[in-house]
Amino acid sequence: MDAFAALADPVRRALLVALAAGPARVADLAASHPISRPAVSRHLRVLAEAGLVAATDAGRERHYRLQRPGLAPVTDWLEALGPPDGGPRVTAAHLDALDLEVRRTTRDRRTTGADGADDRADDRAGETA
Amino acid sequence: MDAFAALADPVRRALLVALAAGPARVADLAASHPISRPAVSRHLRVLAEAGLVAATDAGRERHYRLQRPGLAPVTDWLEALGPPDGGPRVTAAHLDALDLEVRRTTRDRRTTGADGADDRADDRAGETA
DNA sequence: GCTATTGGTAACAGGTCAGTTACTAATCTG
DNA sequence: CAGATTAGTAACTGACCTGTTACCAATAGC
Repeated sequence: MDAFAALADPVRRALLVALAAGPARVADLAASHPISRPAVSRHLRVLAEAGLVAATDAGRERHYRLQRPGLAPVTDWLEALGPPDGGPRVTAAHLDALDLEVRRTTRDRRTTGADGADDRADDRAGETA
Repeated sequence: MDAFAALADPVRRALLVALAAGPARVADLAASHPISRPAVSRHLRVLAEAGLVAATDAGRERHYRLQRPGLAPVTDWLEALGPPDGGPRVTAAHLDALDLEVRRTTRDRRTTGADGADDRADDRAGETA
C-alpha cells in the first residue's frame, strides 16, 4: 500500500501522530486507541510497507517509530501540484543568497553605526539547523 | 470524503494533476484517462466534496478547476507531524525581514559603488505574487 | 422542432479493506 | 519449568469503494 492510501485511514494517521511523540509498543498504541490489538498490528504493517514507520525488536517487545522520510512521496507530489495558497516558495539556494546578503548588511550597519533594527537573520539560521 | 481519502485514489490524483494545467471539461478528462465518463464524474464529485476542485457551469458544459487551498488540511497535517528531512522551514515573516535586509543591502551597495552582485530580491517578489 | 452533445444518476457486480475473535510463537519472570 | 505478557497470524463478517452499462435532463446547432 502506498503512502497516500496509508494516510487515508484516520486510525493510521492517529497512530503516526502518536509515534511522532516518540517510539511506542503495539500494546501501548492499542491501549490509546479504540481498536483491538490485532487491528493496530495490521495498521502498523501497512504503515511499515509504506515506509512511514519502522520497528525495532527488543526481546518480546517491538518498538515502532515514525519514519518521516516516508512522507516524501506525498510532500513531493503536493509541492509538484503547486502551493496551496500561492504562499512563499523558496529553495535552499534562495535562502543561501539571502543569508549572504543579510550577513553583509548587518555587518555593514554595525560598522557604519546604523539604527537598531532587529537582526532577524538569526531566526532562520536556528530553524534550518 | 475528506481530502486524505480523496488523494488515496491514483485516478483522482491524476485528475488533479490534469486540472493543475488548467480547467477542463468532464469529457476531456474522461478522454485522457482509461475510465468511463461516469467514473470520472463521480471522482470529480468526490474531489469537490473534499474541496479540491470546483465547477463552473457554462451552458451544457461544466468546467472543473483545481482548488489548491483544499489541500491545506493535508499540508497542515504533514507539517504538524514534522518536516520529512529537516529541510528549510521559513515563514512569510522571515521572508519579509530578509527582504527588507536585502533591499537595503542592494541600495547601499549601489550608492557606495559595490561589485555587480545580482539582485535576487526580485526573484522572491515574483514568486510570492 | 429535431438531433447531437454534454453531464449526472441509478442499479448492479467485483474487489478490497477494516474490524472482530481465536489461536500460535516467542520472551520475560517467579 | 510453569505462568504471564507481548506480538503476529488466520478465518470470517460487514461495509465501502470502484467500475461498468443503461437511462434521464439540459443545452447547442441545424
